[in-house]
Amino acid sequence: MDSKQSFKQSEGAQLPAWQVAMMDTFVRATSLVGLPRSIGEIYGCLYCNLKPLTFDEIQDQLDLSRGSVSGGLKTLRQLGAIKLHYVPGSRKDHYLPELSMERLVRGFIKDQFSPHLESSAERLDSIEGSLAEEPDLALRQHATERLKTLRTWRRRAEKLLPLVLAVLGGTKQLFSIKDKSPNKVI
Amino acid sequence: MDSKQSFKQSEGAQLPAWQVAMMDTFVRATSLVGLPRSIGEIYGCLYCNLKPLTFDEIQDQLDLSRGSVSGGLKTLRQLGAIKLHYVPGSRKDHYLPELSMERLVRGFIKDQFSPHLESSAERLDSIEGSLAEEPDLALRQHATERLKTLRTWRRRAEKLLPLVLAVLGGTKQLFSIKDKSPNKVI
DNA sequence: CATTTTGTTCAAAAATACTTGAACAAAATG
DNA sequence: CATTTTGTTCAAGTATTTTTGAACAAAATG
Repeated sequence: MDSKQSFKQSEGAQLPAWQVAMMDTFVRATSLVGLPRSIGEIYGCLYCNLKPLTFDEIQDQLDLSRGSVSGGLKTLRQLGAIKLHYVPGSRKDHYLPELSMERLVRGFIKDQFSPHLESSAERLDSIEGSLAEEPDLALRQHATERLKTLRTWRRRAEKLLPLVLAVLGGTKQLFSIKDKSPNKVI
Repeated sequence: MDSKQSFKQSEGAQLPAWQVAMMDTFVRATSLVGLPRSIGEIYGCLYCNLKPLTFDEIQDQLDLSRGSVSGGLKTLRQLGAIKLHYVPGSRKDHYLPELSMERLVRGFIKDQFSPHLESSAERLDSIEGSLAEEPDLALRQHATERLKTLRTWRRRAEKLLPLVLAVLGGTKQLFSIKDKSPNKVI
């Protein structure tokens, strides 16, 4: 599924080895979560540089088309993974990487995960409706049971999100496990 | 085996609406995590049926090639998402879906996630090496800082896994937040 | 053994996803 | 205004992933 040659060094930019390797890290991460490599390259590029970069500087360092850079920056803005940085005296947009892991993950979840979770609740309800038309009683009961399980899974996934954000946010908190809580279970 | 030649097998089983919708749920889930739709279809098919299914029954219900069914079952076994179920008197393999969310997620993480996490540790170390060759002092210091951040992120992701499993496992436990722990932070 | 059953493998085809680049729009510049 | 700068859009091209199906292997059957 993944890991081909990660970053193709073209004749143009001649990036230092450490930057290539660091960008490779991001390319792997982005493909792991289903985003195109160009996105990882662009974010990685910003991550490695000391100063905010412009559209052109990014296109120059990586060897991407204008279209890919434009689309990539758009997606990264959408995800909240990069920030516009105003530079006096320049018309160009300058970009900085978002460095808070919590915000990065929050943006990703909000954009790529939560919508699915929400729509799935509706779809499960709709399944309940069509279930009534199943003539075979045993099968209908079985399916009802399975539907219940699906709802439990969905609820657990929902519960998970704030926890993930807390851990990845690196808050000054730790989680501890409370044993045998008498409360309603997740 | 009863073969109705007059019946084109590709026209296939008219599945009830609820089963189609339920399988759709799994297809969405699998593509969300980067697995092909055939995998979601196969698992979903097993999930909906009352009894364990054979290779042929799966191929018949879904409209997949033998190759896809074979490959899909292989991957699902590999992930621990399905179980072989012995049926006396039958030569065929019979499959049941794994119904524990914890085991499903554990299999996925172990197979698709942990390997990346482990290899990334090595790659970060290797970056540290090539970093020494950066002549620009300010840039080298900056990169060193960023590398440190990457290591923190990696460590957090690692910490996350057991937590995820605990929540998705539906253990009879709840997590509580301990404020301002004096301990070393994640 | 020859044959049938059961399932796998893998090269090629089909389907998807990604990237490119030229045409376009909008705003600043002179 | 006409021109340049800056960036976006989208149809077409390229690359990657998934599916197919025919050839193959292994084990049971008769």
